[in-house]
Amino acid sequence: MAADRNEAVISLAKRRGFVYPCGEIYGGTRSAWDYGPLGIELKDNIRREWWREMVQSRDDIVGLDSSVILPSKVWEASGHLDAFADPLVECQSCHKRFRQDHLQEAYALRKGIADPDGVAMADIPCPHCGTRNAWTEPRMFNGLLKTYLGPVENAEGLHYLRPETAQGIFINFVNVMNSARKKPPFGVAQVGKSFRNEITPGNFIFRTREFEQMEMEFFVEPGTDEEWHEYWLTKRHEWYLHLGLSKDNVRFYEHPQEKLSHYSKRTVDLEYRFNFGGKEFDELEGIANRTDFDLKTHSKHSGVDLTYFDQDKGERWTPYVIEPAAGLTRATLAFLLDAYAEDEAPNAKGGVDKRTVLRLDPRLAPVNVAVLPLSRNADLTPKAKDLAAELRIRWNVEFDDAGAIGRRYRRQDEVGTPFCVTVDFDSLDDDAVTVRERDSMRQDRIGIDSVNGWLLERLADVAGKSR
RNA sequence: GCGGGUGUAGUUCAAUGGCAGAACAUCAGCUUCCCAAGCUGACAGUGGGGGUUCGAUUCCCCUCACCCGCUCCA
Repeated sequence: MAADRNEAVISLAKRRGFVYPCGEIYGGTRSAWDYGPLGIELKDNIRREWWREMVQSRDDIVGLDSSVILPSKVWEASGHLDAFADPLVECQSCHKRFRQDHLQEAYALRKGIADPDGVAMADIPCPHCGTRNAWTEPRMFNGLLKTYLGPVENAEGLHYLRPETAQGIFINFVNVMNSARKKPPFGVAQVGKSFRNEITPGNFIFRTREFEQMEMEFFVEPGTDEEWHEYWLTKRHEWYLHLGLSKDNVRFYEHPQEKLSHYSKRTVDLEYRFNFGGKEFDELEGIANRTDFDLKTHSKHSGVDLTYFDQDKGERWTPYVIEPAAGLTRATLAFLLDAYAEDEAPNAKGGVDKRTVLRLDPRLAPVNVAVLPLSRNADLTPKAKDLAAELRIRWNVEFDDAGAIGRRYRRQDEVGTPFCVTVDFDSLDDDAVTVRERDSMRQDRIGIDSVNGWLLERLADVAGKSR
């Protein structure tokens, strides 16, 4: 059932212009997807809601847009050049893959050997099938995407595309703190593309090599970090629920201590019930306590002081960082999946039809309102077009006069348009129109001049209810 | 990257070693049309390359992509 839902949504995504396979006319590119006219609207709405929540509605967080390509030294300092480059070996008998250093460490530990690096691979049996001497030569898998700046492809030109947006924030820590006149606790937020050479991309837009992140680094005084971590866990959880993800489909996942990233003291994920394959939940957002790792390492590598001078205490300290790191593209998928529903709705013949509907929060819906003349007509069409033009000043409007009115309602339901306005023959005389709501299918008759105000009220209702 | 599966109009599915069909969707037209109505018409496909064959969408090889498993972690 869940797999059916996923397939239905992927099919809908392409059919209605949310997401297309990248480079389709040339056979496609592995795990790369393009966002169509409705997809970009949805994604952008999610981005805007995040930015509003994290930046514009607060006085302790500011925004930043740093470069995708940063000096290579940044990635040396951050540890990504080491952490993202793993030597992998494969057992030629059972075709399982392992990290060479993990195998050596485990073996050294069992045998009481002091130096894991000295362990010969030939001595280690495959943990999966027990075969010895079936290892391939180790190959380096570097998770960073390379590119060369300048006309010559040489070592000096070698640069990396960022695997996370966070580092752009850390290296601008002092710039932002001084120019925005902020002091801890304060945060810096950034939305943008990141790139990882994933070994196993896939699951539609869930894991792609090029993806979009919404990250915020919140700088706090050491000792208050655990409290702030809890604060952001709650905050971020609520955000998803307020924007419509159903409570049952979102959960927390605490990372076991031994599996934490190289920079993290504690990480808790927000997971969504994506239902890929046999796995129910997958990561939506990671909320990490990065400690003072990043500022300290950049300070050490650059030689620049990245501490904060605390006037009250008369001392310098390096802030701890709480990082809610969300995947924008993942959120887009989660909201799509969660909104998808198949209803039963009455049809014109007195029977019941299946209705496909995206119950997207009106703030996220790609189209705010559809304007529909009851039929194509020399009088109705211009009147409806005028109304559409007027509403476009504030709203994202779709005008549709093709086909029967019921069909057009269903078309809008399928892409999550929350409101439809129908201009009919009576409108020509009384200047009133029918407004129709997606979820309730309720219809009301209101004056054509009050449509804009009516929409504002409905949106305010939604925003109010979710707070 | 490795193993398994899949690949036919926009979508969901048929069929065949000998002219590739349907439904839905889309577009145009008719219809004073309020929840996928009807009628008429149109657009549109065997992922790409090579081989076997008189002839390949069908059989074989390669490649590309998707799905499912392995290390990932937004």
